[in-house]
Order: sequence, then C-alpha cells, then structure tokens
Amino acid sequence: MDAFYASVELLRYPQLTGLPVVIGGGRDAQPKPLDGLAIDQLPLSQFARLRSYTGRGVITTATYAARKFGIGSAMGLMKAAALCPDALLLPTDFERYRDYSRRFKQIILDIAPIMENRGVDEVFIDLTNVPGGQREGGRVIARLIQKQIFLETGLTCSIGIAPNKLLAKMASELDKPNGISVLFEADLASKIWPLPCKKMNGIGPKSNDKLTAFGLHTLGDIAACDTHWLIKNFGKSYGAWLYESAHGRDERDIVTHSEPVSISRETTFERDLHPKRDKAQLGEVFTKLCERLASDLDNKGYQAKTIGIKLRDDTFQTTTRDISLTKPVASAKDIRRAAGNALKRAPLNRPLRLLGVKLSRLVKTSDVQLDTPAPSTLDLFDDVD
DNA sequence: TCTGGGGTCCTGGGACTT
DNA sequence: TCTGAAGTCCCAGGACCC
Repeated sequence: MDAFYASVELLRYPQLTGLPVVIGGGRDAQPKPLDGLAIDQLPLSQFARLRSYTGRGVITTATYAARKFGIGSAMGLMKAAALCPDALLLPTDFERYRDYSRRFKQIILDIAPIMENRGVDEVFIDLTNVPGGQREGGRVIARLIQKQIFLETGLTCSIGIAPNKLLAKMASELDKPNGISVLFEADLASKIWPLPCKKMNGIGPKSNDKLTAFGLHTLGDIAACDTHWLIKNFGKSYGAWLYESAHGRDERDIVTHSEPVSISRETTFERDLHPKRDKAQLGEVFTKLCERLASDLDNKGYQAKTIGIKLRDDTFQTTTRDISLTKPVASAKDIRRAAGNALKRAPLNRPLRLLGVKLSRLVKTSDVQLDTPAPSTLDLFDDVD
C-alpha cells in the first residue's frame, strides 16, 4: 500500500500572516468577535492580547510566528502569556473549522476515494489504485490536491507520502507548512532515525521521559535496541510496537468507516465548585451535560448501555465511575439517573474543577427498536437526589 | 503558569464462570 | 465439597491523538 497523509493548515487569516497568534481559551471565557464581523474582517486593534486573558484554558493551535516564542498546542494560556504577552488571542470557532474540514475532505475524496478521517484537519489516503498516484513517487497527485484545496478554500496543506501510514504521517511533518515529502524505506536511517523519539506518533510525554531515562533519545536509538529488551521494559504490546515502528514497519490499513465507541461531554468550571456548597450549580451543569448527550445520541442514531461520570478535583486528580445497564437508554432523564447512580460511588470530598458524562457500549437505535422494547426508567433506576 | 474537549486503545485488578 | 487454573467481562485509570 502507498499511504498518503495530508494535514491542512486551518489557521489562515490573511491580515494576521507573520504575527504571533494563538487560538484557544475556555469556552466560557473566550473573547468574542465583534457583532456581524467575521474574524478575518476585524481590525487588528479588536483582537485581545494574550496578556489580558485571565481565564482557564489551553491553546488549540498557534501560528508559526507564535511557535518561535516556544508556544505550542495544549499549552496553558497563562504560560503562553508569560512567553509572549503581545500575542493575539482568537476564540476557537469549531463551526467554521467543521465547514472548512468538510470542504477539504470532499476535494480529496473527489481525487482519491479511499480516505481515512484523522480529525478535523488530517486524513490518510490509499494511493495504490489512484490513477496517476505513482507518478514522481506521488508528488504529482500531491501537487494537484494542494492546488485544488488552495483554490477552493484558500488553505495550505502539508503532505507526506510513504509505504505505510506511520511513515506517511512522519513525512508530512518534515516540510511544514504547505510542503510535500516523499519517504522511501531506504530513507529511514537518514531521515527518521536522527529524529527525537517524541516525533513518532504514539510516543507521548510519558513514554518519551521513560525512553530518555534509559538513555534513548532518538528513533535510531530505539531501532538499535533488542526487541526483547524493549518488551521487558515497555510491555509486550508497546515494546513490540516501539521496535516495529522504529524500523518503519506498520501494517495498518486505511480505515474508511468506523462506528463510534463512546460519546462524552465534559466541562471545566471557571472556578472550582464544591460538591456540597455548590450543589445546585453542579446539578444544573450535570443535567445540561446529560441533555446535550441525549441530543448527540439522537443526532447520531445511537443508544448507550454504559453510562459513566468523570470528575477532576482541585489537585487535578481524575476519577471515573461507570454503570452498565441491561438495556440501552437514550433520553436525558435516563442518562441523568444512571449517571447520578455512578456519581454516588465517587468520592466527593474535594472542590471540583471538571465534571463529565460519558456514554459507551453504544448500539444503533435502529437495532434496538428491532428487538428491544424501550426500557422503563422506573424498572432500571433508583431515584437520584 | 497550572494543565480543554472529545475521542481511542491498552493495562491491570477483581468478580465470576467453567 | 473444596481448590486452583484459565478465560471472560466489567471497571478504573492512564497514555495518547487531534
């Protein structure tokens, strides 16, 4: 299989080119754009500066000019403000991203129909049977895709082409933004092995720290390890994966269709809420989360057999509790009752900064209606106070 | 300087069954 | 009747990704 990874650069506001800009912030604390004006129509004076932001939240993405200050995705806004107080802060606009995402993916589908979604701005493509997909190692089709995306959306796109998904994703990172990188197996030693371990998709901060503690700093260091040693120190599954990945091996196919495994909603409060003193406010948020989930389930056509809650306290300790039901539920009331029962099993002795509700073991509503009558909530649950 | 939201997958322990 | 091994399921937590 010839895999192809495309990652579109969504942060493109013409009047902000070259300026340090970050997107992010808590949902309730974001600066709001002026009425009636899209962000790309706003004068620069209307943008908030990072130094004036006081709420909670993290950075969703940042311009390359902002990254020069050490700012990056998932960084706390307060830390980013310390690094670059004059950076401009934009609110996230997921509706707009989703719109551009749909357009970007449709352009690709029209050219290469075997596509795997990897979030709002990234996709894998199987180039094997795309007419002309092999010309110049895939560069011809990559240029065509870049051109079409820019013409129809104004967005730029970084593309990596390689023999498998793992390497295609890494290739796409080699030349950003708006680049095209073709990676062959023979390039492994020269282009991949010198990279820091954390550059590989699947090696996060924890694993990177552990690798560093063993004196393994680059992907070449991992490749030089004995597979049994990696398995002994990183576990059967992860150790074997590290070894295979460091050698550029990845057998995964392009997945063009998948069913959701879980659906969740969670919210971080502007200030920590106490389970007893702020009980009314917490109850209100809890109910709203369940209502949103019921709406999500309805929109997607699913029901859920397992209902869970998630708490994060003021020490950032996260607790989850699940409850499995004998019959699937879909209404806000049923979800709220089950989640309330799960909550009873959780420790509630510290102020909370986050509350979430999660639905899993999903079944399609069409399948439920065929063989299972709607459950009676009175049979399934105790009352929740 | 504290650390979002929505996901997937993996691991390990305990309960339960065979 | 008791015990232990093995398999399976559920639950909780954690790592990781976009």
